[in-house]
Amino acid sequence: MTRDREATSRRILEAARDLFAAHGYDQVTMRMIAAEAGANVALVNRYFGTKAALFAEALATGSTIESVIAGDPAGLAGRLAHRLAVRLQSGATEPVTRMVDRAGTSPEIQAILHAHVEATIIKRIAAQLDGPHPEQRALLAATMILGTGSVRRLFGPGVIEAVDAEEVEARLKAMFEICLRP
Amino acid sequence: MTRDREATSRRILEAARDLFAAHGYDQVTMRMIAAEAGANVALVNRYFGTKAALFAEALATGSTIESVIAGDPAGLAGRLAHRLAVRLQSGATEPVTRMVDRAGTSPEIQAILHAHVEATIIKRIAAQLDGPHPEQRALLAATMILGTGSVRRLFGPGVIEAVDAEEVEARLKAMFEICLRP
DNA sequence: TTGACAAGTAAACAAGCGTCTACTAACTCT
DNA sequence: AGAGTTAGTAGACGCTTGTTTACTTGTCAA
Repeated sequence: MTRDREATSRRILEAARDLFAAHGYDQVTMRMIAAEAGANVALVNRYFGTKAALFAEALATGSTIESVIAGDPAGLAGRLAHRLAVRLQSGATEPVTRMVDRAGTSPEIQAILHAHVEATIIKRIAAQLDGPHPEQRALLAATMILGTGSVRRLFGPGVIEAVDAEEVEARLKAMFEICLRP
Repeated sequence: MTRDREATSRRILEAARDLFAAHGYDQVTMRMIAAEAGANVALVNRYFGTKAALFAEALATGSTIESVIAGDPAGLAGRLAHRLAVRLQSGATEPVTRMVDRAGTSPEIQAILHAHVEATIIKRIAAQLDGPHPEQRALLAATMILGTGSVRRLFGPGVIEAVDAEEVEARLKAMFEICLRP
């Protein structure tokens, strides 16, 4: 066994991210994470402190939703709509996004999640908007983003597979335009 | 102590509903429920079987969202928008609705939740709609309803208190009209 | 009044959890 | 080559969980 702290801690972080995304915070144990990473349980605590801290670090891994938000403000509604339509259809979704949906209900986790959503979604969308109360409108957009996650979690991927995906995307786009416009 | 099975089991059910709504499925223990109901822990299992079964029964207690959906289909978007706007402002929310938001991530609970949302939200909204794919449009409405729950859970009640609540309600109404119309 | 049934109780069960401590073994530097 | 640092390990600790078992107590019919 080669000894490489950096590689090991990275494997732990990735294992944590994937498992939290797949099964939710409460369902994942430290021992599961260690096993998935091929590491010892004690190392998880040694490198990341507590389970909640590990969750927070995994959340900070970075999400591609940020790149969807960035870009031409005029096309923001369309990009978000496309992203959500894909999420409702496709089985493969980005880990960090799923972590948010399946996060637990403990106060500590809620606080971590709150900060993450505020920083990566609300603030960044609000920064793209003109007119009064940009954060209020960004909050409505977040409602749709988080709602899509809930629906996907409950109904499973491919829930709109059988029906017209393009129509859904068009509706989502119109809804985003309403909630984002000044 | 008067011995009354019916009253005791009702107290347990109400305690479970309120605690699940307040803290989420995973954070609530059987002992907490028993204490809140002023009953013995063993009775909770005796009367309701398992924790998950108790959760399911508490969920079936009935929600006022059903009465919001029922009524004149023409005013459905407005009624839903009003309901959600109130939910984003007010501290007091109906227990069953909060149970849905704060439910756990275990497969068993997900299945219970899936059935509940499908029966009380999707089906009932779809029944009000004309045109093709009513369930697809009901699913988009459910996205907003569930999304509001997530936002409220993360950001706390009163998140839009400081800003213009009427404007938010108007936006929500327009968004619902788009996702519900044929 | 007594006996039987049901409501309620106390205590333990077995399992699982996150976390920590004491130890081993590999790598590095002089 | 040997000492010191550090990655990695094994195992236990203490606690909490949902659930069950064995027991006690109140209630009501005969």
